[in-house]
Amino acid sequence: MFTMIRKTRSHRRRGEETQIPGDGRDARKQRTRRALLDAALQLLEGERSFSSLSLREVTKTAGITPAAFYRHFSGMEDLGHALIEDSFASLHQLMRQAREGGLPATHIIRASVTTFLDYAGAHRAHFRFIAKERFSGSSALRMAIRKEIRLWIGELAVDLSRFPALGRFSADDLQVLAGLMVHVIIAATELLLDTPPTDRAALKRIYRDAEKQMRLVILGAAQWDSSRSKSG
Amino acid sequence: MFTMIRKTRSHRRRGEETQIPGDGRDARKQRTRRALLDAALQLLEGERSFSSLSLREVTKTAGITPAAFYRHFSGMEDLGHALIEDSFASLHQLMRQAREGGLPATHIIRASVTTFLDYAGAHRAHFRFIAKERFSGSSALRMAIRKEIRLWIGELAVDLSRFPALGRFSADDLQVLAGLMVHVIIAATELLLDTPPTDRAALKRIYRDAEKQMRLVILGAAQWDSSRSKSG
DNA sequence: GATTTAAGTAAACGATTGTTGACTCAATGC
DNA sequence: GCATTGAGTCAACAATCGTTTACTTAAATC
Repeated sequence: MFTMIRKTRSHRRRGEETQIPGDGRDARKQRTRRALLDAALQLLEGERSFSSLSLREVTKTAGITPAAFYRHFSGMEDLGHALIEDSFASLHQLMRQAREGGLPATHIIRASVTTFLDYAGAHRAHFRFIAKERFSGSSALRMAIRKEIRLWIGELAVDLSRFPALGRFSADDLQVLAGLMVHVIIAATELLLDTPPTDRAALKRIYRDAEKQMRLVILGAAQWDSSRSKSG
Repeated sequence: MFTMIRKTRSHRRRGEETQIPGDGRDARKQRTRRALLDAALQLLEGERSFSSLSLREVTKTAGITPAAFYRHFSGMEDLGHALIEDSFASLHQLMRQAREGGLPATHIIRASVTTFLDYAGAHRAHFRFIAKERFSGSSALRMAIRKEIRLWIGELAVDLSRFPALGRFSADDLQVLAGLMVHVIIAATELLLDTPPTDRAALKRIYRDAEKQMRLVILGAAQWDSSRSKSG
């Protein structure tokens, strides 16, 4: 008898929570899926690493029961992959914007660096997840992340190939150059994520140093001669 | 009665293990301390990250009881700091060797890159730990690691200042240049650690690309003019 | 309006976790 | 030789863990 009462009560609770206009069964499903992703990102905002998160605490901060987790993901590893997709969708969106909007012919370097770092700062949770799992995650996660970065480098190399000043670069060396530039940005981003957004001076220096490094790399590229570098 | 027998047995075991010549009470203590550090490093060789290691499994692979852990460290965080010291001692040793031995005047770039990557490859466990915890560890661990890297950059900047070709660099810009060079090495190292040592072709490419990037950076540095860069 | 579907709950399971207190017993100090 | 010290074991503790099973109940289907 007691149990019947308790059950009735606990299930009535559901009715309260879900008076949101855009309902429907799979709209609801997608909403709690997002809640799970957001819960993981939220927990990662702190000191924790993904591999130290427990399924139970993710479901708890998402507001559902542990068992319900399996309606959305097969396990934490599966959630990790979904988070990678989610996070890199952020980056892809930025790249598309940059490609469509076009960058100013003058101050390209500063504009590129600033645009990216601004964006990363505005999507801390996603980029922090990537930074954390790039080396410490499971090998499947690491590979997925590295694949995305390689893709990014490849696209940048194509963009760079259109600059007449880089005509002397072999395809191979273009990739190396793009890799260097991407790593400068990544290093700056990782530094940025570990700096409190309120510390304006520190942020300024990160921007400034990244821009200098990028400028230095480009200065070197202008002097480069692929025919002199034994490749392959 | 049963318990008495079991206890006697289990304690006799100790006598077997420890017939090592260099005995003495604190020699023994230091030996199991090392066993704990090595156990953690061994567990980190795999997919695991430090924050996901449990105290119990570290003690288990070290061959001692969980309770005995507290004779050496106050907790896992404490062990983490000890691991950082341990790991950077590796790096310091390399730097000292390089400073004493001196690098060849010709092929400095290649020699530097090769020397470092060889060393990192030979001390995988330590460098892998640093790479993993650089961003995903506790903030105390991250700060400790970053401090060491800053120190490294500072020393490199001093070394660089002795090159006449870099006379036009302001102290500030020297730091930025050194930072860029260190990050090139770190990026290559991290790539190296994720590559099976048996894949000779992949290793070769990592070495080659890192050397190219370093050469490109130096080419840029040769053209640099600090008076043109507005430094805050 | 009755039936089916599926996202969610509730409860239990065996493991494993960090930490503590009482103990043993070999090495040390006197 | 005797007393002290301290690195280690052992056992127990309450929490938490991932996963499974049986269930409810609102939404979708017919």
